[in-house]
This record gives sequence, C-alpha cells and structure tokens, in this order.
Amino acid sequence: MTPQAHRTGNAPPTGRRRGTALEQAIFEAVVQQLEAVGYAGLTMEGVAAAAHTGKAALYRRWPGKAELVVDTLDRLLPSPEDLPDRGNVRDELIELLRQKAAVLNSRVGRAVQSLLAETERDLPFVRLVQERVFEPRLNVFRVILERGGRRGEIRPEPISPLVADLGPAMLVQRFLGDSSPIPDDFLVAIVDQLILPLIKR
Amino acid sequence: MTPQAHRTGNAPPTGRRRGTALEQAIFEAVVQQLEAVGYAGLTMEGVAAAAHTGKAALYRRWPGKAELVVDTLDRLLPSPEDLPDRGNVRDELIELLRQKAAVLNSRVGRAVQSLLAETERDLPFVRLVQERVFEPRLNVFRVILERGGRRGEIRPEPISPLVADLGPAMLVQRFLGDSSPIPDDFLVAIVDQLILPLIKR
DNA sequence: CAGATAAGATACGGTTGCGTTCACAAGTGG
DNA sequence: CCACTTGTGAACGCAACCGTATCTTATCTG
Repeated sequence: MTPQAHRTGNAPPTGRRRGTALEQAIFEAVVQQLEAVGYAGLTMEGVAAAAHTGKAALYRRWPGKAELVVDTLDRLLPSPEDLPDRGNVRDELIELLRQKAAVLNSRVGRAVQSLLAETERDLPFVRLVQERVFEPRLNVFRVILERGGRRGEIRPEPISPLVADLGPAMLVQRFLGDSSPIPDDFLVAIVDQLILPLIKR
Repeated sequence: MTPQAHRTGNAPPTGRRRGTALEQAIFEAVVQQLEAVGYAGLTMEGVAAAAHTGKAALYRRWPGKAELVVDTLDRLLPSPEDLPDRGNVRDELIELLRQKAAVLNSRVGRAVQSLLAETERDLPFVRLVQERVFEPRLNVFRVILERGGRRGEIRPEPISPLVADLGPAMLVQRFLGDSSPIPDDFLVAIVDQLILPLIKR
C-alpha cells in the first residue's frame, strides 16, 4: 500500500549532524515527503530515511508524525508580513496577492496541499495551514481599504466583506486546479478585473 | 498506522445481496470510508468490512482501490444539469451556485475532500472530481450571460472570464475552511455583492 | 428440482510501518 | 584525557493490509 520512501537525491551527509543541523535536514525531509507521498503517506521511517538519520533521533524529539509536521510547518511557513504603503490601492492589493501566491507557489505551499484532506481530523496543523496558507488576511485588506479611503481612491460606501475573500479564493482555486505555479499576471488580472471594479470610485 | 476500519453502524444484511444491490452497498461503504479515513486511508479490507461483504466480491469487480473509487464517484456524483431560463440573470446565477453548493454540501462532496490531496498523482479520478465538484461550469455561465445580454440586463462590453470563476472559487474556499454546510445566503451574497456588480448594466 | 453462479467467510504468504530498544561511536566541553 | 550527550544502524514483536485461493452455500433461473 504505502509507496516506497523517496530519497532526497542528496548524498548522505559526511559526518554526523547534531542539534539544529540535523533538525533542518529533518524538516527538509518532511517537506520532501509531503510532496512525494502526502501527509497520509508520510511515515516516520520515510522521513528518517530521507533525512539519512535514524528513527530514534525523530522519536527523541517528536512523539509522532503529527507533531513533527506541525513543527516543520511552523518553522518553514513564512510569517505574515506587514504591507508597506505603496501610495495606491492597486499596487497594495497586487502586493498582498503576490505574498499569498508566493506561499502557494513555494515548495512548502505545494507540500501542504495534501493537508487539505485532513481538515476534519482535529490535527494540530489544520489551523496553522489555514491561517498561514489559505485564508485571506482580512486585517491587511482592511488597512489597504482605509488608506485608499483616505486617498479618495475608493468608494465612500461600505464595501462587502466578501471582497476581501475574493482574491485569495481565486488563487486557491487556481492552486488546486493546476499544479504549475500561479503566474503573476493572473493575480494582476484578479486585482484589475475583479477587485478594483468593485471598490474603485 | 491505518486507523481501525469504521463500521457503517448498520446491521449486517439479512441474507445475501447480489449484483446491483451489493454494488450499492459497496459504493455507500466507499463514501463512508472516504469520509472516515480519506482516500489514502481507504483500504479494500475496510470497504469490504463496511459493506459487510468479502474482499473477493470487490476484486471480482475492480482490480484495485483507484478503480473502485472512480466507479463510486462516477455513480454517485450528480451529472451536470441544464439550467432552465428563469427570466433574469440574478436568479440564474443563484441557481447555478446552488447546484454547485449542493454538490459540495453532499456527503459525497465532503467525502471527496480527501481526494484533493491526490491531485498531483495522475489517478484516474482526479479529472472526474475536478469537473464534477470543483470546477466552474463555464459553458453554463456563458449561456446565462448570453440570455442576460439579450434581455438587456448586463453590460454590452466584454466581461472578464475571471468572473465565471469567482462564484465557484468563493464556494470552494468556504468549503475548505469550514466543515459546516455552505448556507444559502452565502451564495446569494456572492451573486448580489460580487458577481452582479461586475456584470450589471 | 437441478444446475450454475457468485456471495460470504476464512486462510495464506508476503510486505510495510509502528514504536521501542540496544550497542556502538561521533562529537562536545571541561 | 574523560564523561556525557546524542546520533546511527539495526533488530524486534506486533498489527494491518495486499492479493490470491479455497470452501461452503445462498440465490436465481430454466
């Protein structure tokens, strides 16, 4: 049933790695295994083999696979960044979607696709993945709208909260339907053809 | 590793089922197993146990799990329906999104969430799930726009193709982020607050 | 009723992964 | 140098599942 564990393709290390160096190799192996066999197919043995280490080194640090994956994701997923004021709403929205697309386009982003399947299983990484990868950043969107309002760029009337969901929803759907990276002009088109017409003065 | 196979909760059948009756029970068991343990966790033994039958009955019909799942999905996922002319664009768009939400809200729809993890694995059900469950129905959207154009309801200038993706993208994101059923007023809001402002005269 | 078919139950040999344990030894710091 | 920590490789008993095979027998049809 379980496919053969995939090797990283890297040669085994010369000499022993200790502490954080070993942990980095393990995290890298987790990502590689998530990509190759998904969360369900990921095994401690497979991660250990891909990291060229022993299971005991894994179990010394993590009680099981879910905790290992949580720690890996927490370490490797980018934290949300503040968005600099770029002087106009369009550029800020494009930047916001670029940040999201960059996460989705990353190896880690692609690796977490398999975690979508686990959403109902009360595993500790579910919330983390939703927040860091898939959910819209409503607070940043709100800041962009406030700045745009101050600059007189957007309509004075209230804007539907659904507009904040729109861009990320389109990116996620693209992500799920097509495994090639999300092109930049796609997200620019989302801003220009969908979001701006809904909010611009 | 693999969790214990879950029973359907139904009592074993009285007497033997043959032919299509047995197949129905097997399909039902597949859905139940997809919900309970996902695609990766689904086993022929688990399905056989949940359907109160023997593995040999499964292997007599299907060479393996992927074929079994394809057949189940093909049988249980609703085929696309034509959309009747409801006299105005708004009602037609709402109906279109209602059909999609109905699929996503169904047990089968929820059961296929685990298949999202498999999208990169060239399994035969991938296309089927994308088309039947997740993808926008562009041809129907186009028909709605044409009718609306004829009625003078929508703008004469070309409408961005991204607008067709918008509704389904919002539904899918809702589906992924929240396991409760998609409420009807959510999809009505998508039409009223996002799609119509983008297309209406 | 007899015959044919296929369902249900079980067994089998093989594979894989779990979590634990152990022996040896590389690496580090005093 | 020595003591300690931790990494490496391998072994272990167990559980689960695969795909196949076999036997019994329920069900259906003519």
